[in-house]
This record gives sequence, C-alpha cells and structure tokens, in this order.
Amino acid sequence: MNNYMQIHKYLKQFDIKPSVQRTAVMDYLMTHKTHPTIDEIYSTLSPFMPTLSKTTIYNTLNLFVEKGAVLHLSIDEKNARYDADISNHAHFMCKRCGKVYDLFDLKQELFNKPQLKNFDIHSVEISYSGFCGTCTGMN
Amino acid sequence: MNNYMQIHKYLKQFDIKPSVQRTAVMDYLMTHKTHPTIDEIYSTLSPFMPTLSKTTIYNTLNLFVEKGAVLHLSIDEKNARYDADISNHAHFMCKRCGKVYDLFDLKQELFNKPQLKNFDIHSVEISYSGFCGTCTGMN
DNA sequence: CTTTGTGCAAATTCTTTGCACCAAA
DNA sequence: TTTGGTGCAAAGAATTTGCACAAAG
Repeated sequence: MNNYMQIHKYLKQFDIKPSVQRTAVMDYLMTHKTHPTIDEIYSTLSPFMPTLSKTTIYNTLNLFVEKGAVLHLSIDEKNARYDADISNHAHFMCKRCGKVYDLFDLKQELFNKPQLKNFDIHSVEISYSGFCGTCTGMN
Repeated sequence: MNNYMQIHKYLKQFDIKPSVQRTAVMDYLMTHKTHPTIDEIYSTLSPFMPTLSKTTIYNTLNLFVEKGAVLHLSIDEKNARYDADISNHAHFMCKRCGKVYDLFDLKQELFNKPQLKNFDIHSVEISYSGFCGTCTGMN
C-alpha cells in the first residue's frame, strides 16, 4: 500500500473525504513535522499543483482541526501553525530562529486537577518560548 | 498615597515612564482582571479620555509586555489578551461565553524538566479551552 | 531645546466570505 | 444530477507604520 492510499484511509477515519488537495496537505503535515504555517504549506505545494489556492489550504486545515485530524497551535503569535501529531504534547518556539520544537507529552494529571472540576476541558496547549540550543550555542 | 501614585511607582519599577495614558491602561488592567482585549480597554477608557487613540493602546501594551509589566496571552485566537498578573499561572477560555479564567499557578517543576536542558526558557503559557461551569450548568 | 509620547490616517497582513465553476458519487 | 470541493476576487478584521504635533524633562 502506497503513501497516498494510507493517507486516504487515515483521513476517512476522521470522516474526511480525501480529495487530491486534502491528501496533499495531510501528506505535507505528516512528512514535515515542522509545525508549518498556512503559507509554508501553500508555498511548497503550489509549484506542484499550479491551480491550488490558499483558500483551499485554509478550508482544508479548518476542516482537519474541526474533525480532530490535526492540531492548531497558538504558540506563534504571527501565524497559525499546524501539527499532524495529535497527541497531547508541549511545544517550544525559539524567538530567534522561529523554529517550533516538540517537547514532552502532557501527563494525564494535567486534566485531573481539582481546580478543573467545574470545567469541561476540550483541549490544553502548553507553549514554551525563549532561545533554542542551536541559537545560544548550548548544544 | 492614592491609586494614581501607586501605579506611577509600579510602572517605574519596570522602567516605564508613567504618562496619563499608560497609567490609565495599567489601572484598567489592575482593576479588571478579565484578561481584556485591546478593544475592550480602548472602548472603556475612550469615553473618559476623548483624545485617546487605539494606536496608543497598542503602543502601551507592547511596551508593557516588552518591559515585563504585563503578560500577553495567546489563548484567544481572535484577539490578543493582556494580564497584569505576571505570576506564572494557567488559563482557561470558555468557547461558549468567551470568558478567560485564572487557574492554578505553574509549578517550578515545569521549568526543570530534563527535556528543557538545551533551551533557554523565557516564558511558558498553559491554555485550557472548553466550556466553563456557568455555560454547562455544572455549578 | 531635545527627546519621547500621542494620535490620525494609511498601509500591511492574516483570514474569511461570496460566488461561479468543477469533480465525484 | 446532485452534492460537495475548489479557487478567484473581494471583503473584513487585527495590527503596524509614517509622520506631524504635543508634552515632558
């Protein structure tokens, strides 16, 4: 089974009809684990799909988020970023180079806190920011 | 010592020159612990300061954040929100009523994780979202 | 005086919307 | 043939910028 078919199958699990564009966007997100912006996705795919429009990227990602197939990250104030890894995990964004790193998984404990007893929690996002090791020369 | 003088003193601690506008904005943030948007601050203060411009609110809040006097919250995708409580604490935003709640303080543990050893952490933001007790009738 | 802050209007940027055309079931 | 998807252009909304005037030290 090729990648294209795998992605079709994957999208169907989320009740998403796999068009060529949607498949390409999900493929991009699965291949590039860089938490890309709309623009990065569009700019990369556009040369290979000349008729592709940015509206479609917006439509597609909004649909993916709505269906729970990808995560929308708020860590970057400038642009929305997307992550095909839908597990609960923390992120770090470097203020110098702009890269977004995956950190640790979030413990179940974060959802069971007594302070949350009156809240119906749908999602949690933990966002660190600062300078990464590459930028500070720490590693 | 009146409130106005207290706020002057407070701003000076962050190396911020206390103009009338800046003092009013900080006063607003300290009095209204609702994590307001730019627009909310502007709309409330504007009737009392007819010449006030939204640009000044933008300038002021950007300065406050830069100087570390207030926190910028990314929890609301639509608009930036600001918090004069600069302690590290988690937030919850209700997707139905839009209210932003303060939750618990963040434990020091969150900054000492081994996965962070190569990162120079400047800030952490923990953002929960879902429905609040008032909206679900849970309390 | 000289520096810094304010405020208007315009510009920019990100995202959404309306609508016509196209594709798939 | 009917439903849903795509893509263009336009609209909308949030934020930033340029610049002239005002205020403060």
